[in-house]
Amino acid sequence: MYRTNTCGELRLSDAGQRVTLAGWVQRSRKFGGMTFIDLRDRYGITQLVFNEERDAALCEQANKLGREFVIQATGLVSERENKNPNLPTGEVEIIVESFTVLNESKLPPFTIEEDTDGGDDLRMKYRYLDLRRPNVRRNLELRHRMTMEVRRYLDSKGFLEIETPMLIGSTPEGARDFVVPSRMNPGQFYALPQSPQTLKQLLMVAGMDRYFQIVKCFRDEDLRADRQPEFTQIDCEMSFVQQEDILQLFEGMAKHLFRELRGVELTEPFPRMTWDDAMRLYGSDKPDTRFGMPFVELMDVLKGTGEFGVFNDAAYIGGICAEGQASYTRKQLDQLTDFVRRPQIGAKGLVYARVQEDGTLKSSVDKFYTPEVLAQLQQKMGAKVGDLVLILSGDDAMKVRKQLCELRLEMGSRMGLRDKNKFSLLWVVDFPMFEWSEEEGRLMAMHHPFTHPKNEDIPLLDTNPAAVRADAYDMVCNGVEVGGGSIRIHDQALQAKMFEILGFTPEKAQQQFGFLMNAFKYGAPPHGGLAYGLDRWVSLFAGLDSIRDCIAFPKNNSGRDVMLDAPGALDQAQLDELCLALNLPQE
RNA sequence: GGUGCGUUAGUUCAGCUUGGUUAGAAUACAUGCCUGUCACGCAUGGGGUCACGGGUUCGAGUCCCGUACGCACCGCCA
Repeated sequence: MYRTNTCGELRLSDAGQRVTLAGWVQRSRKFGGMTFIDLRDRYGITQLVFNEERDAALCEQANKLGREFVIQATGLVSERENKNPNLPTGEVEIIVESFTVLNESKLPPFTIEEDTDGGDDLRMKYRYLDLRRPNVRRNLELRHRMTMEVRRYLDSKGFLEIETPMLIGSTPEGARDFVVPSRMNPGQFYALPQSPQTLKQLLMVAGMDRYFQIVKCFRDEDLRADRQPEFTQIDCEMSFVQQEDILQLFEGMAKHLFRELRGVELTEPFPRMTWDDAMRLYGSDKPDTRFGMPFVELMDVLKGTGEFGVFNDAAYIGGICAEGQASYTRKQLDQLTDFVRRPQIGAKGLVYARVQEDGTLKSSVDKFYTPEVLAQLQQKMGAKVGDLVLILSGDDAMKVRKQLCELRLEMGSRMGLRDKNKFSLLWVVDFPMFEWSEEEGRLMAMHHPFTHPKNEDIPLLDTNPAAVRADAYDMVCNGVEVGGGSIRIHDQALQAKMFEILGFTPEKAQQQFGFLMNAFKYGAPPHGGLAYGLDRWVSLFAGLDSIRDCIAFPKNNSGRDVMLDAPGALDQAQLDELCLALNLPQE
């Protein structure tokens, strides 16, 4: 037996017991004739103590132990002379009688402590050491508890967890696929699923009724702090449901997770905001609603009512009102102007107006407008004494809204309104069915091609497809899309029409999605579903900016696993067996 | 595909603006002292291809160009 107890469980009530612990040497402190060792395992840290006066030979051996040596130590649990209130085990220590080195360790490349001195790159290369650190370990524990609670909740609602294949066929719509060559079918390739979308729909045709799966999905696109090439979804689908049924059930799941894992009671129904309102008021389909500061459209007040050419030529003018920020200095306002003019935001300039103590507006465009117009502006913005109004304008309403969205988030951050411990959830509903792709020169499905149009918009499919809205919805928390889904098409004819609008010939639609349309001929039930992004949920609950630290072995910015040094080249023999020849670009 | 920032001791960073003797700090490590430490303390010591390649210059860690790698973002991500 290697141990009688873990390093996290001994308390004062255990004093007097003889125990054996096993773990890693986190740190040793030599103090005169005494040596203290912090022994660490998954469960915590327990202090071992050696005393020269009691056993000089043992103490000398203990002084040879280095960081991260794995040892097994036997001794008596004793009350400490000086207790450490920072440790759960801080009231006791082990007076060691004997110990064994189970394995030595090289000096680790970074210190394995809560506050490590290691940078991200190094930590990822030695991720197995990084995972020994309690803060990273806690993220994986949280992830475990979350998947357990998801299973508990969905099981209680009658869902079946069903696995779907990882080796499937490539689909043209959406993200790039990762492909896998087939040795037994030379020249042919599987693709890894971007999501089990069509498979779960087939499970509905199969009568499985309520399905879920905690499943890896793969997308061969560029990475971000919140995007990995392989990521995990909580994928769900239900039959005989309408949109509202799904929203309620998964709102329930969100509340369950918040209650069980964060101790937060979300009692109110989540607000439902149409996509149109979200764009109009916040310039985003995932608004951060922890704070207000909605957009106010100012065309009727400022366009053509003064001599300011920029506004007179603009198709869209929008403002936000930052409460109590009229004290912003010229320098701070210049910083904000620089912020919105950064290339990735792309605004031309920023107009600002302060509400002074006497209640009048002092703005950067005063000379162009009469006091009456400025008073109207103040009234329309609802600006009070001490408030700061920030205004952007431009030709393309959607572009200006996105710029204004960045500005609003920046102001929210500056004003401390984006508290990581505050959670604001909502549903964004009624997404457009299609969006225009400049690159492809055609309409593309905004969600995916299996999304059901809103019934009242179906006639528009023939006359004005760009105006069609979908039964599609996203759950948004603190400006992060944490889940999304839709009611699906279950009618073969409607699905065929959808492919037609998306530019598929009937032959191509049959070739790529024939399996689905054929299945729909055999009594497909009405169905719909949703998928939650597990990685984003965990990082949201853990207060992380990046999803990497809630994934055991994540990829870096270039999609590489620096620990495994993957991806890598194949042997010629492997290529030959797969009938593959490389055609690498020159240089 | 693009933009920005970065690369100096095992590690995290300073030094670069204004080129000039032997490149520093903290931490980690080693040795010694210290009998209640727990971010122990004190002293001493070892530790550097200043990412790589080219250029400017009498002289480059420092200025310029390129490459590689890392991070963040835009595009992309149904």
